[in-house]
Amino acid sequence: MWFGKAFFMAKELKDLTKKEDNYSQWYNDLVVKAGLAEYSAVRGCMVIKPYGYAIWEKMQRALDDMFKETGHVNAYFPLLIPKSFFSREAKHVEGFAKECAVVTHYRLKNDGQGGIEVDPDARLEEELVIRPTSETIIWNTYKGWIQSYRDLPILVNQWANVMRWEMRTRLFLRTAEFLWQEGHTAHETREEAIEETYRMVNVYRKFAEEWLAVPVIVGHKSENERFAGAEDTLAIEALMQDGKALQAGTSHFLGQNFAQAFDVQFAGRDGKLDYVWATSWGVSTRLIGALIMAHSDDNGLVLPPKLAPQQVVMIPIYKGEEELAQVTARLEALAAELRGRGVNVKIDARDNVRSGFKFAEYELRGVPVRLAMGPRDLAAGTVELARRDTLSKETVPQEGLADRVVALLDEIQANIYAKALSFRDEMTTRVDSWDEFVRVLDEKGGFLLAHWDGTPETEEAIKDATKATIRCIPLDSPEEDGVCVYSGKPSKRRVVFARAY
RNA sequence: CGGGAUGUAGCGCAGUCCGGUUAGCGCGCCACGUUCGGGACGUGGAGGCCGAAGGUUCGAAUCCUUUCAUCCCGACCA
Repeated sequence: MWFGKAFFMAKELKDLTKKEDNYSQWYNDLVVKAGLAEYSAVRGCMVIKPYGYAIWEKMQRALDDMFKETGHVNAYFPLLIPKSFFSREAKHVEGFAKECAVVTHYRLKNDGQGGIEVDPDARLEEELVIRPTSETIIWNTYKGWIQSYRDLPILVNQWANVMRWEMRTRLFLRTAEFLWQEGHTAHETREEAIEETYRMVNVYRKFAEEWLAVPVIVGHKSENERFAGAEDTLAIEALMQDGKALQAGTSHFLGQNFAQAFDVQFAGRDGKLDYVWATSWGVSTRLIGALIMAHSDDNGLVLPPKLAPQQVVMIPIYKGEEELAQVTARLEALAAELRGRGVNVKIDARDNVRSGFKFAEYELRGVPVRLAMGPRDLAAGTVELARRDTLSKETVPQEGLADRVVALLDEIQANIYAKALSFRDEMTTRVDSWDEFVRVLDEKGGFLLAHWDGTPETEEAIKDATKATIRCIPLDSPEEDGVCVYSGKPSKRRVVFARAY
C-alpha cells in the first residue's frame, strides 16, 4: 500500500506545535501535518486523506472480523429518514432534534441571473432528515422482517456516514459528518438483549486494548449521559494525554422503546404477541482521534503496529547511483522476506530528499519501525533499526532480521499499551472530599474516582461547577460505603469523573 | 448563538497604528550544479485584483461602512 505523490505533498511539516504549549493546536497540527485529515470547504466537515483513511480501513477490517465472530452480518440502510419516523420515540427526537440537517427540496433551477436557486416548486411533501443515527429507519424496516420468535435474533451492522450539525468541531473528534459502524440487533428476550449489549461493549474494549493499544474503562453511563432512547448505555472511556477523557465507543440496551415506537411485535413461543428487545452499538472515526491523543509525542504520531498502514520503512543511505542500486537490492531482499511474514514494508528510495528528512517524516507519520542501510552496513552485513515508540536505534545483523522485526512489532504494540496504561494509572486519583475533587481536577486532571449520591441533580451541579462529568459507573468497581463528594449523602460505590471531549 | 482574534503567493508571516515608486520575507515549487549515516547548499526562475462589496482621497493592503470566511474560548455533542 502506497499513496503516490499525495503522500509527500506537504513538506512544510516540520515544527509541530509543542504538546505542552497548546494541546489543541498540537493535535490539530499533527492531524494535518501527518497527512491524516483536513477541514473541507463545507463547514465542520473533514476530508480524510489517504493516510488517515488507510488507518480507518485497518480498523474496519479488524472490527468486521470481530463482529463476524460474534455472529453479525453487514447491511446498508438509507441516508435519508422521513421526518415523521424521527419523532416516534420521544426521548430520541429530543436528543437529536437540535443537530439535524434536513432535506426540503429535490430540485434546483436557474435563477435567471446566471446562478442557481432552489426550485420552490420542488418542495418535498415530507422533509427528510439526514441520519444522525439510524435506529428509526432500521426499526421501521425491521417491522417488516419480524413476525415470529423464529425471525429472531437479527444481528445486523452497517458501515455508514452520519451527520450531526455540531456547533463546534474538531478533526476526528467531532465533525459534522463522520464515518462509523452501527450495529442494530433485535432479540426475543430482555436478557438476551442485555447480554448482547455487554457482549458488544466487550468487543469494543478488546479492540481498543488490543488494536489501538488504548486502555479503557468499561461502565454504565449515568442517566444524564445516556443515549437518547436507551434504557442503559455502556461505554468505553479512554484517557488522553492532556488528562481529558474520550468516550470511544458505546453499546446501548434500548429495551422495547423502538419496537413500541415502530410497532414491531412478534409471536412468542407461547403464542402471545410481545415487543422485540433491541440493542444498538457503534464506534466511529473518533477512534483515530483517540489513537493520536493517546500515543503521539512532539515528533509526531506513534501508531500501534497493528493499525499502522506502513509497519516498516526502509531507507537507503548512499552516494551515487551505483551505491543506491547495491543498497536497494539488499533492502529488496530483506523486504521480500518481511512481506512473506505478513509485514507491510516500504522502501523509500526517493532521491530528491535526504535521508535525515525521511527519518523525520516517518517519525511524524508514526511508522513503528525504521530500517536504514548504507555502505557501512552493506559491508558489515548489518542494518540500523530504529523504533518509533522509544526513538531508540541499534545496529543489528541482517541475519535473522525478519524474526527480529516481527517480534519487535509485537513488542512495540505491547509497549505502547503498557505506556498508556501506566499513564492512565498515574492519572487516576481517588478523591474523598469536594476540595480534593476540585483541586485534583484543576491541577492534575485525569480520571477521578469519587463517591456520588446517584442523582442527576448532583451530577449536573458538579458539571456546572467544574465541567467534569461522570464518564461511567465502572462495571468492575467494588461496592464500598462512602459519602458523595458533593452532597455528602451516602453512596455505595465510586464512579469515574473527568473533563471530557 | 454569545466573547475574542485573524483574513496579504501552495504553507507560515511582515507591512496596516502614521495612506505615497513596481507589495516584501521564510518555507515549499521549477531548472542546473554541488551534496547525501538525522530535517543540505549555491545560482537562476515561476508564482499576488492584499477575503469580498461599497465609500473617502490626486493616490488605499493601509482610513470608514457593510459583508463573508476561518480559528480560539463558552453553550451543544460520538
